[in-house]
Amino acid sequence: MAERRTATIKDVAAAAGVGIATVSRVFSGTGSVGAATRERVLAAARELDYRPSALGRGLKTRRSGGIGLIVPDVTDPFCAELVAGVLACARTLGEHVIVDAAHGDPAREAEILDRLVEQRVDGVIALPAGRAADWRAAARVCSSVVFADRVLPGLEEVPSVLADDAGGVRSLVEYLVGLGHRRIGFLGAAAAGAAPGVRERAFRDTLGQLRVPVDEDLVVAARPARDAAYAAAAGLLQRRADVTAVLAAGHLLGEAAVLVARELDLRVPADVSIAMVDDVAWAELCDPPLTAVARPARDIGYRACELLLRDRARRGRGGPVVLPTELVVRGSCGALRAARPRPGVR
Amino acid sequence: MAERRTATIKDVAAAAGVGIATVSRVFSGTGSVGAATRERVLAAARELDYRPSALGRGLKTRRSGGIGLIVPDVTDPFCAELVAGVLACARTLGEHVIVDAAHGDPAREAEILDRLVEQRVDGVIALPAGRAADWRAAARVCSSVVFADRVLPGLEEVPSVLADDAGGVRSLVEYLVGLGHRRIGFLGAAAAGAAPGVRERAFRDTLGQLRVPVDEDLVVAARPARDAAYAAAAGLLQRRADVTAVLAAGHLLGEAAVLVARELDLRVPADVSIAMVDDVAWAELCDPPLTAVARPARDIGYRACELLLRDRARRGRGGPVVLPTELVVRGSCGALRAARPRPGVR
DNA sequence: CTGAAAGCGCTAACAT
DNA sequence: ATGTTAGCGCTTTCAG
Repeated sequence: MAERRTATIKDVAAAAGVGIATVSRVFSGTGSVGAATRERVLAAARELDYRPSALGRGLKTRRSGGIGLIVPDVTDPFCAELVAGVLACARTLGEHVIVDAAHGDPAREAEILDRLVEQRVDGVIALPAGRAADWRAAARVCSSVVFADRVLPGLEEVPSVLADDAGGVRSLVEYLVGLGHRRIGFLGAAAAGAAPGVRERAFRDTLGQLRVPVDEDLVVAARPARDAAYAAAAGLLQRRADVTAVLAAGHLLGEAAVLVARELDLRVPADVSIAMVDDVAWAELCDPPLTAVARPARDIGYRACELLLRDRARRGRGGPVVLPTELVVRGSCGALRAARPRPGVR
Repeated sequence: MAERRTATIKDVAAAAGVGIATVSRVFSGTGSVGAATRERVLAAARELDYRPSALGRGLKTRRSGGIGLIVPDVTDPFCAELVAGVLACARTLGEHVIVDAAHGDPAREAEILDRLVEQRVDGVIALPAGRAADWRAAARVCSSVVFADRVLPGLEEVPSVLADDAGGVRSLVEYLVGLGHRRIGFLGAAAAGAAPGVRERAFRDTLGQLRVPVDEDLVVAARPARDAAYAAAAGLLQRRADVTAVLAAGHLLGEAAVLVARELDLRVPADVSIAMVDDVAWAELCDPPLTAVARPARDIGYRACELLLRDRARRGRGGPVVLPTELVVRGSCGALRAARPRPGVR
């Protein structure tokens, strides 16, 4: 069991008494080899613990056989689900996935992208956070890019797979208004450069269509971080004791709303109704279970990967692929019957 | 802006009027080059959008510059956190990470591992699910392996980073018993091949030390899946109306316990106390917030990566690295005062 | 400090 | 069906 360096195609060829091309044929499936020879090669390979090197092959074929995936944060439930979708698809297509998190930092995103280019990935999927310029530059060098979940303004030419966020928010607003709510607080995300305000816009638009006036004081935006979300929710709920419902445009915001409501001793949904975008696991666990709009994170990832690897041709034509959302009604929203002042009745 | 193939080191050399070795030196930081020449090279490179190819370099250096990470499921909050830790560390060490999910399937795990070897990763980190044999074989070919969060029986020689699960469970049991509980249900994970029963053993042991008899009927095991967990929890709680507390040995089990308790109209903690291992995000969101043992998932990932890449030397000596857990007391466990029958009082 | 040349492990013509 | 050969893009002696 000597410490010898890993066997190469040459070693196998020698051991099997054939040319290296034959070994290559056996392992790459190309061309044809006699059954007997193949067996001999396979045996020799097994004996030597031979593994074809993707580096050698990649150098020749100019493809690494892997793709890159850039998300803001792998611990975010939505992102994680999306990653799972990409992994699932990549697997069926025989590619591996280099994953990295940019944490909303454009510089970091650019670095990661750079690295992926160096690795000669066959393509990259991203939930972009950053500068359009970086992506435009990358698009020139890199094989191909697909955006998932969000797009960058000014980069409409990059193919993308999105959830129907506007539709989701609309259904939420309609539901809430249908329940009788008029003073609905909106907790949105401060433009992290991305998808700036499609949800907020949908909120305003739907309210308008329903002839419910928009109270500017009730729509607030927070950076996508726990503390910021909490601060925003607390600010809203404390400042305006008259809001009867809160629409959180993301699970972090929803979490904040739930926490703040509890802190303020507001009963849900008796005192305030809460609904959010993103049907994450805990929505069903909290009490009462939270009404939410489910966005197909996994499918988004899967489709994005498919688009990147399989439908190269069809790609990018006809605008972004938009996947439907689904309203999941649970117990966190109540009908507004009479006007009741907030003073805690316990 | 013609569609020309990506520039190589040769193109840059030509454009800069130098030898390719010089270009290499500039980009790999090796050797020394005159300031003027360096500038010329850099300029030419910029002009040509040159990116060194990791494939070419890797072939030469026999290192891909990346590591592999195999987890059971990227959407699991614990795994996700661990992945984040690995990414963080890998980043500081300048390596990228190929991530894949084995979903507890040994065959799939073996495939992934195989692929990673082909990619010539500089090492792999895994939450192993599979056959010790596969890993033993891999260890022979692959540069190096570090196990995280769990180990494989019979593979003690593989370095590993673990959480002090036994200690965590012990503190949970002590806490519960201290509260007066005697009939404590234990929801454990059925050996998925991995870490078989350290938690269950800790449960029994601690109970023993505390002179509380272990009721075999109260310790149940479930496969690590939502439905199985739910079934196990439901079975336990329905079969034994006299359990006063449930100790869930994982967040999936904890989730199941919460759901079942609600379904059965059991008040927490009045009718039954619930505590679990893994302090995931929703623990704080459910009502009442769940008491849990926090395991340092992110640190485990970070340390594992460090061990793999940095401490190659020191590695594997002195057994696994064990990181402490922390009991986070919230509101889901109550003191047992008097014996009260379960019949729902509402 | 810099260039020329020899591969790293593999694939793909091109021969045979 | 199988062997020979020429690189893929890069690092690395070895000279100069």
